[in-house]
Amino acid sequence: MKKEALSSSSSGCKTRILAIKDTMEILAGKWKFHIIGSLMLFEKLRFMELLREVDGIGAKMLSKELQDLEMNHLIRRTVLNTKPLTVEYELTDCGRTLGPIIDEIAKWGITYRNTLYHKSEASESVV
Amino acid sequence: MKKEALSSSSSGCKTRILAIKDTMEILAGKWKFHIIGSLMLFEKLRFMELLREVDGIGAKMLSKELQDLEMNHLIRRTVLNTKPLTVEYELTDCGRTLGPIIDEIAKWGITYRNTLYHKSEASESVV
DNA sequence: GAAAGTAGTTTCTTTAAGGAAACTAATACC
DNA sequence: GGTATTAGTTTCCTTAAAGAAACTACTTTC
Repeated sequence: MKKEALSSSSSGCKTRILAIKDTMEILAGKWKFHIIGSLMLFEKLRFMELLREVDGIGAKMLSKELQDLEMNHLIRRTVLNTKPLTVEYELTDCGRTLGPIIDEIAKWGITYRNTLYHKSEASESVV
Repeated sequence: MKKEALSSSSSGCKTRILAIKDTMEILAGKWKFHIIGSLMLFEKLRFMELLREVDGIGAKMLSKELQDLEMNHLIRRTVLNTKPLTVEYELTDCGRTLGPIIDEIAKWGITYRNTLYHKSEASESVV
């Protein structure tokens, strides 16, 4: 028998831990937040626009990340029959529900920076 | 180097993007959320307790992640002079400010799962 | 003295993530 | 025909993340 003594695994917070794992898997990687953030700001962006907007990303990565996000129903890909052929990406309703998460994360990041700053724990480097 | 045409980089949302990057760098990796979540639940945990609580983590990883979190002032490490020598880990005040983020992430994960469930896929949609 | 528990560290190996550059394919412009 | 733009894909390569197992060091219990 395992020791049940302390483990939270048996109780209802297993759901919570799973939910956190789910979310973070969906949003994993270096670029997802940036892509989603850009789409929140601009509503609709084409592939090349995203490539320019998401600073530093390469075509391969962008393509892969967009596919991931689309698979998870967070963004919608629309091919327009313009002549040079363009593709539009935008958030779905589901994707837009990420707003509060991203807001909290941005808020925390800003507060955290200020906290470090005012504390003058100069040794730290958050870049 | 930068193209200003569309880029949001020049405006105030650069701060926002940086803040998101900061936060995600601090919380990067497979285990940080789980460790912090456990410490939110149990207040104080020793190394061996965390090793058992955070399902699947190894000693090396745990040690590294705890060091990262301590460096960023999110947790506090206290050596107790008990005889077999124990070490206690707990969230700092700063660490505790992550509560809302984790709550949002957990909430979203749960809602997302339910959404997928109830939709039963008509795939593309008019939502 | 051997075993077991504390808190880790070290070494070695595998796997995943990410990036640069070249390439396809369609269309348009000159 | 040559060049450019759109939206990617493919190939090759490097680095970072993660894990398993063994090991250190100290103390207590048997």
